[in-house]
Amino acid sequence: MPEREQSTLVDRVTSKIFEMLLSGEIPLGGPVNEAALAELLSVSRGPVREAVKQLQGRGLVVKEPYLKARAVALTVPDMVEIFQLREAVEGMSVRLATQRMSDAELDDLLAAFSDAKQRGDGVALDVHVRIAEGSGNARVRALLCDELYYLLRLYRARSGKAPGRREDAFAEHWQILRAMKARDAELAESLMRAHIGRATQSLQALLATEAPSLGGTEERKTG
Amino acid sequence: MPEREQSTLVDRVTSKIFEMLLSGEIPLGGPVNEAALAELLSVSRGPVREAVKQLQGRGLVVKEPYLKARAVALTVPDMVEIFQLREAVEGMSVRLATQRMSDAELDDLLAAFSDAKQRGDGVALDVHVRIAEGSGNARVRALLCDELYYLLRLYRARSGKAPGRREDAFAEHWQILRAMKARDAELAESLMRAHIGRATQSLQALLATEAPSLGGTEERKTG
DNA sequence: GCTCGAAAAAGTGTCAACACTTTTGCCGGA
DNA sequence: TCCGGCAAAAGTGTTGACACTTTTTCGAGC
Repeated sequence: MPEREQSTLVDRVTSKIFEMLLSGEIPLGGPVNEAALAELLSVSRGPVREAVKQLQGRGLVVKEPYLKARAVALTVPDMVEIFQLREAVEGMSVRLATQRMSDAELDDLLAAFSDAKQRGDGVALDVHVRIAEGSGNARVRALLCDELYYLLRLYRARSGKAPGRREDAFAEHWQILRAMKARDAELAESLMRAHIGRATQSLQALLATEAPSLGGTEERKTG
Repeated sequence: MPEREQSTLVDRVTSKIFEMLLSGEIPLGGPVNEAALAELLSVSRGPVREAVKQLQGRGLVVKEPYLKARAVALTVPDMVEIFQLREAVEGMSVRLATQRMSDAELDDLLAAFSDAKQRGDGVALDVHVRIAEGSGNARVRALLCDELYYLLRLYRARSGKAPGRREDAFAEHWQILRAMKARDAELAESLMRAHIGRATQSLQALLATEAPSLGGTEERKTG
């Protein structure tokens, strides 16, 4: 055990399993075996059990009593549900942030966004994170940052990025930030909901054209 | 433990601890001692540990590594945060339900509401639950029913009910249901948000008049 | 050859003991 | 009397073994 960044074993195990989900080492929809993970990570089954339970709480793992736990399938319909929820919550997030962030905080956010834009950096999620933090509502922030964004990252890591609306997203973010700067909470909320609503629609379009299930979800024997 | 055997011990322990929170046996903001609970419930510490972790996931318990776990404080500002989140999510919930529930389901809901209204029954939450179920969005339903409503029940059980707006709430629910029946999703969402927004405002009014902390949150030795 | 059922295997659920961390309380020194 | 540090106590974190449930496998009967 070289480093002790996170204080407790469970946290490290949780992070490790999440990385395994991101990387595909555990396939989407595939089984999550406590004993195997315990041996792989050289820990007992207890911490693994708690880590899995925690991931279950975050919606990354589903399980029923005595049945094998499985990684979330993350089908396109799942993502549509997540985006509908995001639309509502992020709308409220930006509304509150518009009312509660100080001018200094807003300027800082604007500046960071401009920099990132010029570097061509992929900061989409970071803008959303900072708005959530600026909302002053810990539950909204936790829901977005600690739950939904994990699922988003997982989906993006697995499905070859979102539909490539990279430049559109920049423009939309810029509009939202301007509305915040103008202290127009209604407008900021509308813009945010439209922003996410568009992503939802492209997901639903995908759903119409593509096969219903997303790659790599087969059950796979390890032996 | 008179009734039901839920399949696994952890579930029973979780329910039991939740009841203890509702009843006040564990005071709000008070310590949640694994060993003591284990002995009280005649189980080992393992299941208690997992149950606490689950409640932590639901936001009913907060804990940091190696520090005593504590029941959520549920101050008025906490409830304001929860209501702001509810405003957003229930708005989306009723919007989706208006689009997706069948005529038969809507009629059934209307009828059940009329009956309950005549019985003078306190069915406020039930209406919200059925709308969430009708939204067809499992994540929205889970967030509202499995997380936020638990906190609401806990708050109501502890703070001498919500401000007595019983009749107002009936009228507002009726309006919402009518909008749903008319398939006016925009209107239904607006009404729902206003409905919850009013509750938020009375909470904030409470916050202005009352002492900042809510009764019974003292640390208390059990000996 | 196919089906049904029992035994074995795999995997999850539970337990009691041990290790580590934090807190509490006591004692000596200034 | 007050402060700092050491030691005991309390409480959480971790472990390996055992119990229960589900799934798979294999063989008998049809």
